[in-house]
Amino acid sequence: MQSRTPAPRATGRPRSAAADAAILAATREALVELGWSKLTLGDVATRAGVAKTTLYRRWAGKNELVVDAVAELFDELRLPDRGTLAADIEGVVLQFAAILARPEAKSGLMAVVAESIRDDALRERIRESIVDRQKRLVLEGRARAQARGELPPETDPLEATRTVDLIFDMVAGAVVHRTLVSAEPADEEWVRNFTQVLLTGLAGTP
Amino acid sequence: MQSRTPAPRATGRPRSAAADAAILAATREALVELGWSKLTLGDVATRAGVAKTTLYRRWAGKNELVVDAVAELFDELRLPDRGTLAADIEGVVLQFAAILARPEAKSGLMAVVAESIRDDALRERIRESIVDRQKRLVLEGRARAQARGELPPETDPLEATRTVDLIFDMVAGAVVHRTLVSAEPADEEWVRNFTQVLLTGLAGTP
DNA sequence: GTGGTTTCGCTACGGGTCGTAGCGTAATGG
DNA sequence: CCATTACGCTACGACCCGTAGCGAAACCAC
Repeated sequence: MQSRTPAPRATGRPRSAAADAAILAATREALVELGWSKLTLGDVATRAGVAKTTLYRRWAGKNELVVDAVAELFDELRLPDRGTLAADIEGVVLQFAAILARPEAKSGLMAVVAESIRDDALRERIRESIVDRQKRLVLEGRARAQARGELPPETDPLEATRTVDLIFDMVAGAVVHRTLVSAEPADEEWVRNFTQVLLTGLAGTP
Repeated sequence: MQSRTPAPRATGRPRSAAADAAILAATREALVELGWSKLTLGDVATRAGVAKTTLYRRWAGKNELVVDAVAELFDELRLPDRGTLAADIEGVVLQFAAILARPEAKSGLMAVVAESIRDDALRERIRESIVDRQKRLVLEGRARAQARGELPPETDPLEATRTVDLIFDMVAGAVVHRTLVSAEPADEEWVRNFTQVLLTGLAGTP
């Protein structure tokens, strides 16, 4: 999760792993207290008990630092096996919503995504450390549902990945929009309604 | 669309309406060339041909200015009547995607939404000038579909608004996620697939 | 006209953050 | 012991922020 793994030299003083953890924790703390725009690298360094120069030796800037700090939050996502596709979806969406409800996730995620629009390297970093890592949940849930007979088996493998991408955009997009734009909680009731529309469609049986 | 309508005095020199338009246009221009993070109010003022102080007399800061500059982009959204609910959805989603594909919308929208997380007044401004103004499209499309018999008529009015909010989060969220996070175009093929899932569900008849 | 009021352009300023350079010191391996 | 790298600290120029102060311009009421 470090900023760069610059071919760790066999010689010289090694980088402090504790400093890395302290910096990332301090970054999340600062995100909670100050938010993205008022977060300064000097402040993070002070909170972490390291020098500002140490911070710059490991991360290129604010963007990369916050991506790493936020990415750790999403690693706890799991796909519980609850027996049905609907229950599986509801479970993982509720977890996702719970993470997004945390202020450090809110403040950081949208900001770095916004920055990534004009920074290809940053977008790739976000994709590697956050997005693609969670797309596995969609793949796994889909495979389970197909094994249960709840979803038709995939015919064209290319169309399968396209469908997975579509579902991911729909799920993640809806939860993010609900939480960050509409600014209302994605609670159990909302997730239940969302899951039903996702599975049976707008005209689905109520 | 001005920053504030401070009870326009009957006396004194009136504010230049041309300056407002020039400032908002310059803001969009700067968003395209520089992006959100490198956009400075001094630069916008220079581009618009006004003094920096004039800009500060009308907008409280970068956030409010960009909200107004971006909001104008979404006013051209229309809901065409194409005969079926699916066609109506595809039409309006394609328009929304086209606006979001413009660099000034990309760069600005996500950034101000991110800022709004810790700024209630800013979030309310976004809601008034962007979100709620487009939610009418969902209402209108839903009413049309019910008149056609494509959707069941709403029973509980409270549940009706809840459904509208859910649909709006799903549609807007999916398109935004596709465009800004996945960074891939929401083209006709994607919109077709999205609309089908939205209408008939994941297990829907192909 | 004349006077009162508000906006405008311009300049200047203190304050804060950025990102880097330089230096001496600490920690590792050969 | 020595080479190498990381670390803490200080200092620095550069940039942007947001505001204050000024004289000039534009409008209205009289």
